[in-house]
Amino acid sequence: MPELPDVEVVVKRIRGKLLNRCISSVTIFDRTLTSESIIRTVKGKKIEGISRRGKYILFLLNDRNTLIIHLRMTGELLIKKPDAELSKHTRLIIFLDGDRELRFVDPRRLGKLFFIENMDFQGIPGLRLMGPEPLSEDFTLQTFHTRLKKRGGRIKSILMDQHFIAGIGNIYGDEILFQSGIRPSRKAFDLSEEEIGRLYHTIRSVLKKAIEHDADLSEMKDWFIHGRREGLCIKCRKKLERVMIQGRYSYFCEICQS
DNA sequence: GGCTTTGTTTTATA
DNA sequence: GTATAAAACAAAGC
Repeated sequence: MPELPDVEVVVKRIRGKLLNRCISSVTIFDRTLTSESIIRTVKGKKIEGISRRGKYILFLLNDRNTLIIHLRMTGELLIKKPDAELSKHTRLIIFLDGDRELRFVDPRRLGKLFFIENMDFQGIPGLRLMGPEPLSEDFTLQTFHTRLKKRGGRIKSILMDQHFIAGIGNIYGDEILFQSGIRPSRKAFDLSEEEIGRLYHTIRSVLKKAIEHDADLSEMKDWFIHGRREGLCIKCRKKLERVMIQGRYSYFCEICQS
């Protein structure tokens, strides 16, 4: 579930609590996550920066090495006191100085942990070819337009393509297309100038607004995504349509999206 | 056992 | 190498 806004909110929430803290030790509950040698390397290092790239969370350490976490579907990062109750789905605990610990909880165990040396982000396939950050300044209407015109696939597919644009998944993809009035199955090269402009601005406004609301669905009741499962369109009350794109379901309104 | 959920990777095809 | 779609993968709930 965590897409760009959700991950951004996680990063903002934990940043102040982790910055400039030292890792005193690490306990692994899930051996598939990482290795003993990485744990040894990380031990004693200071967390000097926490940032986000797409849906990846990056912990920059003081030796220029970086720990990277991807939450995938059910991953969560929690900061707890050592005596706090331990969830049975806890996969990893990073103990910090100052009586706090960072817990990686992930019921379905789909989350990933990476470790890279000397800022070598090229080593991770998902990061190497990742597209522009939609909320950054170098994501301009001009470049968006040019790159979109080269693509022949369905627009929903392209929005979810991390190589084209970073951080959008199924839920925000649907929301962006709904608020843009564009159907998910539309071919990219068929979009008009006006539609591309609308789409560009909606990508930014939807993601920005979601972050402002802490990506909390209960805070966004006026949004389409909230009741979209086989539900009714919030604008025209017609039953929503469902179509399979890229192996997952897209929901849209026949009336409000063309 | 199949269907569903997710993001990413892999494979096949053009 | 690029673009695309489909399938596979991870794990778990129903």
